[in-house]
Amino acid sequence: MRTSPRRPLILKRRKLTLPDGNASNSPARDEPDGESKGVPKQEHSKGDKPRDRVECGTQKFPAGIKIINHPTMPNTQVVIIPPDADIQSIIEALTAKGRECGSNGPNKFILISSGGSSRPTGSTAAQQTLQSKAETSTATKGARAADCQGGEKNIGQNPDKTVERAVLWPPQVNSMGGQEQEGNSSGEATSSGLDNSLTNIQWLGKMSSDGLGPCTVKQEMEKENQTPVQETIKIEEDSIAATATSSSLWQDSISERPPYSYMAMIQFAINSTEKKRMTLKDIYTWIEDHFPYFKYVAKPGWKNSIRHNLSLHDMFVRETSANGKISFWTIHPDANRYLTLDQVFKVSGSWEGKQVQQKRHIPELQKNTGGNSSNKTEPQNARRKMKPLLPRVSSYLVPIQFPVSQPLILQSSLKVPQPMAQGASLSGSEAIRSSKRVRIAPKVSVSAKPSSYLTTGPVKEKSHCDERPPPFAPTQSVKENNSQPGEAPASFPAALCIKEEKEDSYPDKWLPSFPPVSSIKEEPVQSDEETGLLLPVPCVKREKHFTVLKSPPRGVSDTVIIKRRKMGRSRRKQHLVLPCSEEPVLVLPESGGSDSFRLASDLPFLQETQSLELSCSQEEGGPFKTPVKEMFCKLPVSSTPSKVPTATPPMGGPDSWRFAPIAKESSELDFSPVRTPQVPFTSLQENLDLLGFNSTPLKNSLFDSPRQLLQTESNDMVSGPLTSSPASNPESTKQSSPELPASGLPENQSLMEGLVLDTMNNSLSKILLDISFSGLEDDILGPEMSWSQFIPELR
DNA sequence: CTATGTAAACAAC
DNA sequence: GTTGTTTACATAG
Repeated sequence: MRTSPRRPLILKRRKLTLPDGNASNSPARDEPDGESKGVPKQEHSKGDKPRDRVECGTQKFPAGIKIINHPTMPNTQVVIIPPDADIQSIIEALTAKGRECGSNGPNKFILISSGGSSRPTGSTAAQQTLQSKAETSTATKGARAADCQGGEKNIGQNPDKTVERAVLWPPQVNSMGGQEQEGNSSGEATSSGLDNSLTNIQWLGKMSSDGLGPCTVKQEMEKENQTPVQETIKIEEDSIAATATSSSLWQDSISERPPYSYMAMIQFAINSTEKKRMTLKDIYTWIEDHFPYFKYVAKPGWKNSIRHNLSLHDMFVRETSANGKISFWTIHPDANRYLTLDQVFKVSGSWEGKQVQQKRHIPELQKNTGGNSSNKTEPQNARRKMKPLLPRVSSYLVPIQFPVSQPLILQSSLKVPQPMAQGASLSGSEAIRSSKRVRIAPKVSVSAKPSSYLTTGPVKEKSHCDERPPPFAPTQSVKENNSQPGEAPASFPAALCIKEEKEDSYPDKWLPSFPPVSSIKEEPVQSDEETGLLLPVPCVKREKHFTVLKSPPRGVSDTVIIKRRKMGRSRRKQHLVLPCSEEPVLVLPESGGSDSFRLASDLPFLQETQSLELSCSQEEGGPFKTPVKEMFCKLPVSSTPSKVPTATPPMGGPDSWRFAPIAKESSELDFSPVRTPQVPFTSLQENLDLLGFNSTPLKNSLFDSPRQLLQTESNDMVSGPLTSSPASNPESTKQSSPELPASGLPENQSLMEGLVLDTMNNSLSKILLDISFSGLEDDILGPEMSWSQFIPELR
């Protein structure tokens, strides 16, 4: 009900989840009863009818067998059988029962072994559906299923038919492959035939393990509403047996909502392409292919959510092809951590999460999935294949130093100086984030990922520093408007804009989220050292402040970037980025002059204070939600004009990160899982030593306020590391140094120090302990992960 | 309060 | 119908 002008009509949309549990009963669910008026959901009605038959169910079967009505599927019952039961006899009994009940009764049964976990292991777990009706061969059905929606959700269509499809479990799961398919092929790949019914499976699994909780039902129901499911799934044992493992994975993947936020998945998708850009449709396809849940189980509304996320988060930048006909979504280089599914997914099929993830997801999952927390319980540990990107536990987050040879460094946040690896990622933001926390980075080789992009110049700036590449990512040039690589580079450092404290002034925070982000990341395996890098940035704030602008991506020549601006309160707004004529101005060209801006921004340190505001001030300045935003802001600035012309200014928003959030966030970290640590920066070499872990959580604890942390860290950074980096860049150094003072950090410094110590003492010790306990490790990293993966030395 | 998810209204195509 | 943007609301933490 809200009166917003815009949407007057809608009274309530909420869907309520119906609690009810029993399948049998509540068919209804119509949501809102309350106001139902508006929403008619169609079909439910049917729900009632069938449900009754329940009665037919349960009785008369061999001992140990439980029969319950399928929560969402009419005429279908779930038969839970003991492992040792004689399936054959049970089938016969069911068949007979079906006949008895006649048309009204259940005509499909899903058999599940009570013994097993949800995953079918071998024959025992087999699930079968029987139909009283004549069934077509499963194979046929399978084919049919495939046909059905061309790959899309099957949903709706045949409602009542009790069509069955046989699903082969392990469909080929393309998803696992990790490759992206671009193309819209939509269909084939996944067409394997799963349907919604998958959902069913899910709950079945739960039931089996849990004992039939009604709970799951809800979910089902909801979905059901939308899409009537009719099919039952049949699994064939054989196939199951053969591919038990994969099947189980597959199953999970389908039935369970991936522990990643839409934002993360979008990033996975986009980063899976070479160009790091994708059309909306391709994003949908990629997600469906890699996360079958969305293809078969999720409501259609997930696509709306994807679009919503793309528009909402500044990190996603829309570029238009030259002709203007095609829109590609890209990730703002500064914000892009280059996270890919591979990083979180284990080859075997298991997911690795090296990273950490956001906690949120988890919750999400829960909800979505079933809403039942109960569900979670069971499977989680054991089975999950997907890992969340970030561990929740704070302790873990804390950076640790490993035995590794390297020393640890505190990072400051700033990305600034740090150059991130050039190559890689850019991620200024990350850097930033990371900066906040101390990290110890392992040094890893820098290999950095190759960012292909980079190309240009931004990096250059770095030239000074060789190593340090530009903090931000030059990597992608994609967007940049400016072209000048050369110069840009110089400026680019500038890129960073900082927002400065002003932020305070600024109302919004930009990215609050970001900051957090920064923190941790660990990297995944690969490359990233970046995290390690850290720059010693001076102050934390700065970090926040400055946003990095990333070099403007220029990217494709043709493409136009569109940016959004945020408006006041909306979560975010966008504006297109124009070529930015306006703003851009400053940025590049001037790098020198602009320095003030940029540099300032870049180097937040000193300058920030001063300059910042300017730039940012933004008018609107709306706060961005996403980290990206910051970037954006900067972008314009630094790089090119493109986007942000004016917008840049707005950047002010940036603040958000800076402060508080940090602390808080830090714990969480970046939410965006995405952020990978990419850090490949070579620049780091110096830093190499460090590891990249960040920790977020601890910090928090350590510091009262995030800010303190930041400051402190930054200070540290400054003092310490900085030097190194600075070396390369005079400017940076300068900045840094000044900054310290400026920032008023003195305190901070002390804080920093304190921090450090704490970290060392407390955090490290904790961490070490954790490591020692494998169990924890699993929790954190996941079964398949090992700290050693991250840290070779541990081995 | 924040981040996320979801649903929807709307505007352009 | 698709794509994008923006509101509004819900919910977990």
